[in-house]
Amino acid sequence: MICVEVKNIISRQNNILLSWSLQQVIAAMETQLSNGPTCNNTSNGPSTISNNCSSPVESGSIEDSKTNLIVNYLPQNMTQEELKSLFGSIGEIESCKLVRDKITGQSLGYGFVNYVDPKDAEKAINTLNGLRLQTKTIKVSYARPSSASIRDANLYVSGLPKTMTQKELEQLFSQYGRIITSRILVDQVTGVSRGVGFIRFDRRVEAEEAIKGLNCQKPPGATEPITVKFANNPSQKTSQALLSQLYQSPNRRYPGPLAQQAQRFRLDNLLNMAYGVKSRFSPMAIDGVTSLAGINIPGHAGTGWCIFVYNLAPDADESILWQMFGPFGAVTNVKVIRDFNTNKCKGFGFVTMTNYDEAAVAIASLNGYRLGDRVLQVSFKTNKTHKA
DNA sequence: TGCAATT
Repeated sequence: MICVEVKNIISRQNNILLSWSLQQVIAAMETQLSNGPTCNNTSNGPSTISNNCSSPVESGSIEDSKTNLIVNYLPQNMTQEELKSLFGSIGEIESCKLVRDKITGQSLGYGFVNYVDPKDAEKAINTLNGLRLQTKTIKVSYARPSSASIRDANLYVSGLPKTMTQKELEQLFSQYGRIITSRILVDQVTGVSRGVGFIRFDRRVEAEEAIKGLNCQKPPGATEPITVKFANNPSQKTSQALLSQLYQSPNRRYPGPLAQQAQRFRLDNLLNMAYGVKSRFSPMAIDGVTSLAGINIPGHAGTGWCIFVYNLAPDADESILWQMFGPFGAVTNVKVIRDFNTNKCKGFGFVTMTNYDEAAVAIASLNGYRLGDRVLQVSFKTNKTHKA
């Protein structure tokens, strides 16, 4: 009964939350339609980890691999199984590998997905490139064949004029070779350039030539010379840095935008009112309160929090669930329930999220969301065993 | 108003 109260309270909050949820989803769609990824670590992230903005291996558009994809800018805590689950929603996967640090086992934030069918690889690029997952916008592109000549071709550039754009940076470096990716880091709060950027060339020799030609040189119109050197390779971090990274609790959540934090507190208060406990978003805090023994915790399945999504269209697929819920936090599984014979969606599906607070925000934000011509109903999964 | 399980 208390569960129902929570549900109702959250539903009432929905009017307030809706505009924000629309922003989230629209943002997801926009990034999907536009260019590549952005460096989107939040300012709260540990600085050692925020370095991996520049670290992922990039890929070119060479057409020699039609099935093998490289996926960059994955959330730090995403596992290989989650990667496989996400990309498996497109088609049959031949192999899937999340690249991890050899010593610490920490994800390096990128991986490879090899499909059986080239058509699925193409579809994955079209539907998953630019997908927002937590604080990241993933990049999906064809993987270049692995070879020594494309390794260590990433340059770190500092001392750039604050007014220099990414396009101008590329213009400056393009005379030395084919640029795979470029980026200028910006202040997380003001959006102003930090005067630091990265250029990844197709081949190492091109990067070497760029260093010779541009290090300690003044770009046209600049008053100060720039520094151009090879970027740090994440797998070559000192053991000290690796250890300190391990001590930053690996499962730490990175708080999202301010709006999201505001929602967290609001929801936390709702939970306090309903349960009479201070949860601090922790499922354990709820489970651990003996006075609440016997109360069903909605949606809690041990491995995460199961969310029921109702009123999906017959042609709904897993990718839409990833797109909708991914921006709210760690999603470990999505499932569209289909009729065995027709293979059409039966109108509902499930999403499993690791953390209670993120699941609660996702529910509060997406319940009542209009998808196409349908209004979704989103809640924690209950234990219903038969139709009413 | 609808809560899976050919994993």
